[in-house]
Amino acid sequence: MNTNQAVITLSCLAQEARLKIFRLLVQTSPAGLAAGEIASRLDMPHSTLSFHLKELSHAGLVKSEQSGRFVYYSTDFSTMNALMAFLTENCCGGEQSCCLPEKHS
Amino acid sequence: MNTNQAVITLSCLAQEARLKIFRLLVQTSPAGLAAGEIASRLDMPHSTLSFHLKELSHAGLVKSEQSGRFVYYSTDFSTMNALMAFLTENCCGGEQSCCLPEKHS
DNA sequence: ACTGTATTTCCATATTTATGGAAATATAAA
DNA sequence: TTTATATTTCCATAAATATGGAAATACAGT
Repeated sequence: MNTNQAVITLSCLAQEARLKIFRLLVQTSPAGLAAGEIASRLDMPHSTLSFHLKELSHAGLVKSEQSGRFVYYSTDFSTMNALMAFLTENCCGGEQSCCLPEKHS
Repeated sequence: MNTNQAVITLSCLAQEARLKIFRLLVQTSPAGLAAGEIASRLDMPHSTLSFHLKELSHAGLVKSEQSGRFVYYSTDFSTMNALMAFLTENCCGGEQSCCLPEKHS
């Protein structure tokens, strides 16, 4: 992951429709959902959904697999994990303590 | 964190200049840097930097503290951590295994 | 008060991007 | 081949956002 890739990945998620699609796929992973199922769950026109799925695929955030007439989409976690690592890289000069989430008891 | 907040936070980071500023502050946290030091390290005009710092502050990604004529900026990790949690919320239906980064030996 | 340094605001221009209906394409079943 | 269902592409319109020089503001030291 480098700056340009990270900007592409973040831009892709920084959009209400795409963020909802991504989170829905995160929650239904690793199985994924067919495009039409995503459209009906999110009440989104097919053309709009298709546009956003293409963006998400291009950014490497989701992957697709055709099965008959259906195209199943699911999360590609490697990109998401690489992004998170990039954002906190060399946190606190490598000390890695100030940037960790606080533990909840 | 909700969808709208996440979109604001992600939009803020999805910009080359702001991403560089944020990462620089991550790496120099928790001390932070004065605005002018950020500008010179990233070779960025002051007006441009100021615009982006305002965006980052508004999104809660950085915090600032005035000290004499200097304004020190540093990362606000709570927002970053909330964003990461939101993105992987209910991952894999709560199973939380498919979405973790792979361990490196 | 005056000078020097630090930071922010103003502003006009240029660029990028989301939307959804209709048509096109792809696959499966009758 | 005909019909039905799934998904994608096309396209014109509308909206949001980054840039950086010049001026304004804020603060400290003399």
